[in-house]
Amino acid sequence: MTPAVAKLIDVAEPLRVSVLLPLPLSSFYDYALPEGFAAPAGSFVEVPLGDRQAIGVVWDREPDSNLHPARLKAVRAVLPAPPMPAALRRFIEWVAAYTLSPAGAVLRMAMSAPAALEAPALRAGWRATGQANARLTPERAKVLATLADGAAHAPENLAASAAVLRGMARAGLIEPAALPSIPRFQRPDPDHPGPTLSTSQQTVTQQLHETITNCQFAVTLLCGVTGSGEVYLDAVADCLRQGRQALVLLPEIALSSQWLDRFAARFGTAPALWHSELSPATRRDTWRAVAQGVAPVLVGARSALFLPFPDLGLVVVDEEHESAFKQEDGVVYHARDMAVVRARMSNVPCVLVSATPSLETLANVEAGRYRALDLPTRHGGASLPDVALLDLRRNPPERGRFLAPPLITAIRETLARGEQAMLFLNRRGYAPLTLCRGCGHRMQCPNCTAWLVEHRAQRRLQCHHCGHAEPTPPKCPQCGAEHSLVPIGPGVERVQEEAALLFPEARRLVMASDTIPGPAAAAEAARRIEEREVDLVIGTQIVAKGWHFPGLTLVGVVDADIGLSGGDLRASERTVQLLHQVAGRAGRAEAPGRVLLQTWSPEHPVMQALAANDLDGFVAAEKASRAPDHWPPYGRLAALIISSEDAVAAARAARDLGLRAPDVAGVTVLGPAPAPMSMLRGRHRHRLLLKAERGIAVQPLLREWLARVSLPNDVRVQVDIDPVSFL
DNA sequence: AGCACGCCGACT
DNA sequence: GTCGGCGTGCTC
Repeated sequence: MTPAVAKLIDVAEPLRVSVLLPLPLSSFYDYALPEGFAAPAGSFVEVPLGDRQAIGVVWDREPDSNLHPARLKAVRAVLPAPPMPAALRRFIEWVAAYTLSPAGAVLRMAMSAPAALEAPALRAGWRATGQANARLTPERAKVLATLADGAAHAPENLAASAAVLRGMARAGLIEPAALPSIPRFQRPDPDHPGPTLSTSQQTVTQQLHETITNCQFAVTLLCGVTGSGEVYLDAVADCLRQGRQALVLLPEIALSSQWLDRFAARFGTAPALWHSELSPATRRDTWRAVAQGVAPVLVGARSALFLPFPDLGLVVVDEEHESAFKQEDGVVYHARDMAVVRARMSNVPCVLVSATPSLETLANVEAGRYRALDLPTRHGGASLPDVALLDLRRNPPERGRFLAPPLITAIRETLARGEQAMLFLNRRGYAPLTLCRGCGHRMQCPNCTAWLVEHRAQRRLQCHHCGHAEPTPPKCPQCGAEHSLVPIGPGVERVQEEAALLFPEARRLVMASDTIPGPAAAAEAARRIEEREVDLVIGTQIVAKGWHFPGLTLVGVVDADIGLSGGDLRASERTVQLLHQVAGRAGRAEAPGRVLLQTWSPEHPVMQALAANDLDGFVAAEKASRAPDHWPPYGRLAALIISSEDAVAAARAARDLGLRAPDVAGVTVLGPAPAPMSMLRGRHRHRLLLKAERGIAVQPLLREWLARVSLPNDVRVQVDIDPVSFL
């Protein structure tokens, strides 16, 4: 082919664009861009896909020139939405590569409000044309008088019937005009008079201020007792003064009513919210507001990382140690780590906040990658609560009861003083296990390796992993004996029952995810506690969140040892973080707080660290135990979860993968082994764990490994980089 | 992810 | 003889 001919073909060939579709496809599809279409990188486009239409994003990459032009379909439309910012496109690529997910699967998380891409519905109004050569009735004159300002007015403000207005339009007196949309998101005022900061808060605020105004990528760990909120809200204010957008991630936005109150007190208005329970209309409006840069502050759950901020200026992750930031299904990622990447892609500062930072974050501080700012004193001048261990071996509860005598006494005294108390047990329902006294049969989930949990209020047994529920059987399904099924162990419902017997006069409130179904219920529960309509709170981990209950002076932890069993890498770390956070609920105002931890092993390092309030010592010990064998954060982990409805197929696939595991210096592969939860949602599961020394990139190893093994398609392999859960 | 096309059981 | 089960494979 001569250059001249090639040139001719070149000219004849339509312009191609590479489009990423929000499907679990790792490749990009090319489309012809019809003449007259402008579709810069990031544009949302409607394209034909098979026999249907799909919406995708124009990507800034070279189209594949070897695709035959005849197979090329044409872009149907460029949607009237702001193009996806380059920083978000780079972030999507990065997350896909890091998590070994198809780029399209990651894009899908960034396109969770498809309605926002359509042209906004115009609010219809009327405007004067300026012509007056038609008959003027008094009605018409009144309308024209209102429209004399030349602006568009809504029909309901024109004091005339629809028929009159239509007639005027026909006569050429008025014409339809779009009304400006009602702004839904008010601008938080950075200079709104907020609470006064303590001296130490001011010092830290000043240090943070320098980082924010420098406005470059840098990660700061804000480390202090709960209440460091005021300090980072000041960083948000700095970001607002620069006219840029701030993103704040919270682990559980549904439980953050008090956080939102604090935000409103500081800035005079509420922030934009983002979580999975937004109504479709709010979701659409919020997405649009973010994309147009008119939502200056967005507070959201982990999925907010994928919103199209055009001018991001700051990323904050509150309670950065929380495992709720880990997304376990679909694209498996840790929102705290991805938040850091998001900030890096936009070259803006990132602030991680926690009273009990993760070892990962502390290791990054130690390595000099993150800067740490400490808030040494407790907010509001209150002293730290006094944490005491209650040895259950010396002070056993009565048979069939779960509160030890010293705890009962402490609650009684607290209530007698007119103060509030809280009982914490990280277990929903009435009893975690139902057992037949006759034959020993245990009620188990048919789909999962898990006991069914009795929920007595609903007279049901429930699986907390797959949603299976069945009525509590009247007799043992195994041996048929009647009245032989007995509840084993406590859940919050059972503790509430015991509390009702012990403290019948106390007004009690159970807080668990099944009694607090949403933000409204959480706010109402918080209000009732704050306003002293409740004396005794009994709750699961949702009570551990950053609540501020000034009248609460005693916290009793019913079973501090939960979570320490199982031999999980982070069992100790998680327990310390959770119990420290629960302890922080006690004595937040003037009255000193007291915390009693019921434990069967008071000598355990976790209990000792909590009792002595020696978190630094605990962290040092954890580090010493993890570092030598390169466990995270002193090495990298990746888990492969092999699952199938067919038990044999799953086991065989796991074995095949194990046989072809990478053999590389500094890399160990553990397993395959049946997963601790060997059946989940009806799928049989096996695990492999790849452990690599720091500095080894695990993704290429995993890609090669998975490519070496072909698996039957009823077997699924899920890759979990930096796993948090070992189930 | 959809949505087709494919080949084997109980019905108007 | 059809309607329809969901396995497998493709979408520029």
